[in-house]
Amino acid sequence: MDGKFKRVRGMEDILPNETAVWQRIEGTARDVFSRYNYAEMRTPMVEKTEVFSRTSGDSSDIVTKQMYTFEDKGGRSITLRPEGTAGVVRSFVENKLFGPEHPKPVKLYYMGPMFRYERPGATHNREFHQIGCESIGAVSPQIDAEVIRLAIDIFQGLDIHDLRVELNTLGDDESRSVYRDTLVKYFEQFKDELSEDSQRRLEQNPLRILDSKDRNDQKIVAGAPRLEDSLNERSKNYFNDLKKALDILKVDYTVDDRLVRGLDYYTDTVFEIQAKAHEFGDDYTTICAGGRYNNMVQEFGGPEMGGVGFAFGEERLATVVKSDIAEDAIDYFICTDTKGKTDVEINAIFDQALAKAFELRSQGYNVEANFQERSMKSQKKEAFKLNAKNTLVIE
RNA sequence: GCGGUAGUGGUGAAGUGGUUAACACAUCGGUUUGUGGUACCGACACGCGUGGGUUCGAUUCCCAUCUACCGCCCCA
Repeated sequence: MDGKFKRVRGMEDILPNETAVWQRIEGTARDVFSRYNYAEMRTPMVEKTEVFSRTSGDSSDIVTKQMYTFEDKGGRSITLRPEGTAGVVRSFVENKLFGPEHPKPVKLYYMGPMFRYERPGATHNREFHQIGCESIGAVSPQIDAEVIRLAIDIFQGLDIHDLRVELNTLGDDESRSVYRDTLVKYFEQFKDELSEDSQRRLEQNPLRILDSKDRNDQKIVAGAPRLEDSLNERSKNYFNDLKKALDILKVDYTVDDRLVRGLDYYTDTVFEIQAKAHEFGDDYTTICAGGRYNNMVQEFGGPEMGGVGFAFGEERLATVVKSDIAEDAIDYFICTDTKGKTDVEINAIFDQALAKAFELRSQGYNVEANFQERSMKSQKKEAFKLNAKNTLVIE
């Protein structure tokens, strides 16, 4: 193939032999969402750039280097959505779903392509697919717990059982602000020892230093003050109530007080769900992440309303999930024996096959017919390969 | 964005500065088989990612570019 027609870098074709797995993932998710009374929302794949830069935080990696941003013909800066939450919340506000006629929380789910301009690799593509949900308009630990349980239900529905929930709280605005100051004070003592990235984070988002993968940073992080100690009463109570709610839902979790997530919009609850699988090197790998965001609705110009949600990537899941659709056995394979026939005769035979296939299909059968001049041998071979229950020969 | 490795047919791959680019699988055709997975025979890259350059001549050398994979980074 001429190279100039090859697919765009970081974009992938999902081929027919792969889609069964995708359909299973999406179907299972829809089932579980509807059991929790979530409704699907579809928002554009493209938003004004500010929709993402405002909410994700100007210092987040998504905004600083991963946004897939263009200028359209009108000179507007638009961005292919890097994640689902911002668009959903934008739509929630724009369409006034915060209005009193909508029971709170408004529970929405979405699935579809997301884009991040990164170097593609086995585990990253510029276009990838996420499924996620948002519960917007109410704040309570029970809701957070339910959202986490919902995610687990989806994964278990996909026969992924070796799961681990990592949980943390970032506290409310007050707690975070206190912690931020404490953290800055602490890290400033080691400013020169910190990695370049972390020195930058110190200015912009000190919380993320806790996430640093740099070895030396981690040593410094080990001695850092704990977020827990900066939490005010309200935040502590919220977190404790969340843990109790998770117990009720039989969700096992471990608290990881270094879990801060890459997006700036989270408040209170943050979590990751990890799964262990052979395909992941028999190690726990994060397959789902989410948390609570109590300021975003307001940032989009809506009322003061909190939300909570999660998202998971379909690609990563698809490496673990098996298709549960049995090999599609077809009911009839119609062979056409054209050997030694004239063109006119062959055309008549094909017409007969066409009519027969039509007839059988209208009776509800799944049928394949051959309209090419091929040997009977290769046609029967194909019928066998397709697992045809019946084979007809028209001659 | 940085570093490393690689790019030959539908697939897996061998290979060379110079007549017909090995082999295997798949596919197609044929013979065989009580006409369906067996065996055998045959066909199948006008081309060696793309664009330049060196050369009498390049798939093989050089440069650029694109793409893939690994590591960093980040995450889904």
